[in-house]
Amino acid sequence: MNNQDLRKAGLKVTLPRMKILEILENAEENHHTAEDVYKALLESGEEIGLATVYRVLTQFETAGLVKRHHFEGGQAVFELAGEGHHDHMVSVKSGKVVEFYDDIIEERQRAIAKEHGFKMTSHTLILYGEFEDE
Amino acid sequence: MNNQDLRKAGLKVTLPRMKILEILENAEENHHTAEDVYKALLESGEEIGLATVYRVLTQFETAGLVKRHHFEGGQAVFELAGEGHHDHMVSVKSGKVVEFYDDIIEERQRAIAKEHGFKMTSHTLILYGEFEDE
DNA sequence: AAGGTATATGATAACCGTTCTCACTACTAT
DNA sequence: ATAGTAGTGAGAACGGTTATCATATACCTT
Ligand SMILES: [Mn+2]
Ligand SMILES: [Mn+2]
Ligand SMILES: [Zn+2]
Ligand SMILES: [Zn+2]
Repeated sequence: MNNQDLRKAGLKVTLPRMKILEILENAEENHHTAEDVYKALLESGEEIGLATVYRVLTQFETAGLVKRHHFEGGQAVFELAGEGHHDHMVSVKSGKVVEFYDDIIEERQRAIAKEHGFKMTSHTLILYGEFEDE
Repeated sequence: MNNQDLRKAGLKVTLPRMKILEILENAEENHHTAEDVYKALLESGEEIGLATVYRVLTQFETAGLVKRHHFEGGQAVFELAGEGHHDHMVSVKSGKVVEFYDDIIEERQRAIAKEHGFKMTSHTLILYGEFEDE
């Protein structure tokens, strides 16, 4: 993920955009709220406004660089898009997120959509609960 | 669904609560935003405040009479809980909602949770797209 | 490299769905 | 009837997100 990706998306290569990409790439956790990103920017000494964070994340989403999810609890979370699709398991206790992918589920979803004459363009599957070791 | 259910839930049988239940039961569509319910009340001549609608729907949810879902697009939707679990297919074009249930998916979810040492307490599965006949 | 123009940014206001507050009303129990 | 308890409605407040607009920056042209 680099400046070329930004230009390809029709976005000028600006400091806020580079820094936000950098944070998304270098964080150990994949899923971030806009405020997480904003705070990380402040901590790294960058004076970037929250409005810019939201704006840039939305632009990244439109460009397909980032995905936005709505887990329980109000704030949207963003993650780098990567290549493959996955779904999520979210701890209601700690907020911890684990990703998974299951071919059988994906296939059943397609079959069910077809049975209903439904052209599925996207889906969300989120499991809520808690991890045994927490 | 009747007054007994309300009393059992520790809720007094009041006019707003009865009317809201009535609307949820008699509507042809299952899934309603709070504003839908509010407007339906106004149309039926009842002067019930939007705050009361939200309050009562939340109480019904706590009592297990109603389920709340967050489909794309901001507003939460509410439906009578009924007996069985189901998931949803939502048209991004018309808003139309179709319910489905798939044992294989449900079973896979449980298996995946177990594999990850995850005690799943709930889940949401929503397919987005459009119906071929719309 | 410098200048010009389109685009991006940051502070702040606005927005929107939802919840909270509080004065008032309506049951309930004595 | 009276006092206590729970419910209601209007509107304020809230929290996350988006819009506005004056200023700053990237980048294309020369
Ligand atoms: Mn999936
Ligand atoms: Mn399900
Ligand atoms: Zn993810
Ligand atoms: Zn449903």
